[in-house]
Amino acid sequence: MTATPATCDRILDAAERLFAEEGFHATSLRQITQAAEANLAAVNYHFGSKQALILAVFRRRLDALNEARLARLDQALAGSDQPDLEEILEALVVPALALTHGNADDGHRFMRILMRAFADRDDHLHRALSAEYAHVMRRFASAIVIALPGIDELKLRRQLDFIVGALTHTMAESCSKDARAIADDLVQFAAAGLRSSVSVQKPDGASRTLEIHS
Amino acid sequence: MTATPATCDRILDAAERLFAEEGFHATSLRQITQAAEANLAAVNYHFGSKQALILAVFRRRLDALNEARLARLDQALAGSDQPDLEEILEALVVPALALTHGNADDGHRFMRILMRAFADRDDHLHRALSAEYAHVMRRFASAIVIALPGIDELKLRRQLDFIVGALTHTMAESCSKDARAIADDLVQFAAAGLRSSVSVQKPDGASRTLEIHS
DNA sequence: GTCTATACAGTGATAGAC
DNA sequence: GTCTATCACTGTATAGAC
Repeated sequence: MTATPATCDRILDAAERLFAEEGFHATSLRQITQAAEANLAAVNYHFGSKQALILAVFRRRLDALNEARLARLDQALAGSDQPDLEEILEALVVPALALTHGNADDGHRFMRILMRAFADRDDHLHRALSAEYAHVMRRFASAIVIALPGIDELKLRRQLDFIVGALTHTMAESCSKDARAIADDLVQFAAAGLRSSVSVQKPDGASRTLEIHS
Repeated sequence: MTATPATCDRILDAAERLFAEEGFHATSLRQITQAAEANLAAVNYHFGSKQALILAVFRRRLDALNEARLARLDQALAGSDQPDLEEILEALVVPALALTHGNADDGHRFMRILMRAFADRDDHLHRALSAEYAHVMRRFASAIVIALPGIDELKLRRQLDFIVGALTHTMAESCSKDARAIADDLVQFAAAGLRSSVSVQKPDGASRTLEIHS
């Protein structure tokens, strides 16, 4: 018999869907409990607070993600004393992107959650700001094309996103006060990443440097 | 005569300070207007809404940041047909990190704002989650040390932050559905960045490969 | 234990007087 | 421009029904 899920799970499901559609801050507990056909007080009974409910929604997905990551990491480390760097990085990256950019039903919904949670830093502030300063990024993209002629422009756009993400994350999380050293590291890291895509993917064999990873 | 600033500016200053200390969501308009010695309705009169006030606080700082970036970019592009990639990236990165990790009075306060705004994705959710899954990142750090023996561990920690930032940002912002291509690009980008720090900075000359960027 | 009804203090926003 | 008064709504807490 497939009875309706328990109240606790109905709340989690409704919360996940509404958070993804509207954002955390914009979704009220009354909306959630109404969609879950539960009483308002049930969420505080089962989870303790709205914040704890948000955490529970995340935990349900992140547990699975990190299990998948570690399983793939074990596979990359198994059998060899000298594991492959690319395989290690794939274990970190692929399960995450499959979750957010994949087509599976649950995954797709969770992608929108994560998108809201991490992009929607206070409602639509981030979207408004990045649109407002998009011209700055366009200027940098043009400059990099000059510095690295022949770079694939779609790939460059992605890589600029990588760099901006690394920079933003570092600005937000890093506790170190040593801005100079961090900046040096990030510049070196980003430059190597950008150069690697030029040397690896140029189809006309002018100066292929595939032996770069000897 | 240095009269007290206009109401509009007093609100901006108070909001910036309180947002930085408490976060957006946790700071009420009543706190702000009280600290600014203004009336509650003044914020809606001058800015229209709480969201618009947040945006105004950001714009005041980001305008200066992006001006500094573009000025430095122009400098990097001037005088040569073939600008230096590192100088371009420094123009993007250094002014931002100077603002958030520097010691200037205003900058330090703004650093805390940005930190709250971008890290404090819904109160302390992000802190709780990253603590909960910190062991996963530790496992990956260990794996990378095996794959890249001799890598500096402080630098590796920073670079892992770069990768996580790039990944998070991409999960949140990227609209492309092509998870496989994005993952490939990120893996290649990150691997090149990591390898560059090993080959460039090893002090014992065993296998210096500085000619890697020939 | 699970769930409900209800009450409460505090929020952002707004209309209208001064 | 500024202020007071008020509104609908929020998350949370509690007392009690099943």
